[in-house]
Amino acid sequence: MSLRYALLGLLADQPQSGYDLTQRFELSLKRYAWHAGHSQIYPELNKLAASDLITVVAEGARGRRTYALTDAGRQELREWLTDRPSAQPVRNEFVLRLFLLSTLDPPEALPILRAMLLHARQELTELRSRSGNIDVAPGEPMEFGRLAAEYGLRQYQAMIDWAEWALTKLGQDASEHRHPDTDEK
Amino acid sequence: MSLRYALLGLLADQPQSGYDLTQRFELSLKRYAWHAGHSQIYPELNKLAASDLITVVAEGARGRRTYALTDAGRQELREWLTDRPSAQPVRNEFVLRLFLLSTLDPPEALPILRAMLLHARQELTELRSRSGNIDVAPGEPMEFGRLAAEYGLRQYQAMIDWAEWALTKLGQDASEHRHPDTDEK
DNA sequence: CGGCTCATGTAAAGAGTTACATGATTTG
DNA sequence: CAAATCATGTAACTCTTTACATGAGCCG
Repeated sequence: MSLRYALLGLLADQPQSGYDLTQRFELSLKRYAWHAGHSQIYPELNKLAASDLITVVAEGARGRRTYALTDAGRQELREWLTDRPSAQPVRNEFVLRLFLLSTLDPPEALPILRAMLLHARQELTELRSRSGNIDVAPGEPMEFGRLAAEYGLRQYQAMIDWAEWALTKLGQDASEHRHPDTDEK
Repeated sequence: MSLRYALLGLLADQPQSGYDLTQRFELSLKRYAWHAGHSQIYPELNKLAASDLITVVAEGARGRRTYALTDAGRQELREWLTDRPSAQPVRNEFVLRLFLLSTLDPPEALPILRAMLLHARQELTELRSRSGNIDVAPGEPMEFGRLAAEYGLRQYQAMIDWAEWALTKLGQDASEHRHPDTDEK
């Protein structure tokens, strides 16, 4: 059910085509919030249009259709955002792997942890460069888009801090006797 | 595909029945890593047993079957943990709602943010009380289970910090002229 | 005009949810 | 002995992924 609202929400920002929406999932949303491929998006857009929650506002080259939210669609989205409990189950394969790392011996687990740390650093750098643009001039009303971006940054930062902490902890255990941990900065 | 490895991983910790496994998802895993209900778990256990990745090590009252990892199962799990890229798409309805909050006006969004903050504080408290037990005596080898718990704590803490920051920011915007924000501690 | 990107679609298979179903054991 | 919990299962439906499919416009 979430895809439906993800699409309404993205269209609330600005009118877009299925192709545009597919890219927004691919380039940012899928890293921290939700993911869907085009084969799921196009049929869902057609359903939403059939229910008059969105409507075609422009047609372009190559059959491109630009959709916009209708009032009914905006209302539907509003209700979903307000009428919902906070706790929903999470599905995050990365965290699952983290959790299951405990089943390996430290010598096997350490390189995996290091790879995770490197990856998190890259993601953070990329997120930062993308959200740097969205900066808010002092005095201007706070934009929510900025809030979500900040959330993403903080999550990745927490992950990095954790991974560094974990490597130190494990490094102590695993190499009480070995050369100091090779630190890939 | 992840469920399969989640089950192998949980069984690597200790032999358990489908019923036990269902509870471990329900009580902890689903909040931050993965979720599955019994109707998904039982058939998957039967498949894993058919492939000799797990095996029944005890039968108890009411048809209870306790499964344990086989060597092949442990190998399969090891491969999954080591041979995998770090970036997998995330599906988190909570974060999606966060992201879409930007489509509401601040007066509508503020109460939702406050509810999210309260919820995160509750979750953190509960996580803390559960993981407090798993404390490591100084000098003892670091346990990975402790690492995963620490990760959960840090993620929730980051969320709380963010929500407090966001409320302050929005409070400033929304009530440049109103009484100071009611702070629910 | 050849290769790339844009742009949309469908079909089949796999994963996940919800509802239905059943019965044994324990506990008060 | 009644109610709660333990324990497992299946069926129908929905959601998601992967693969197949097609063609228009743009750029060099």
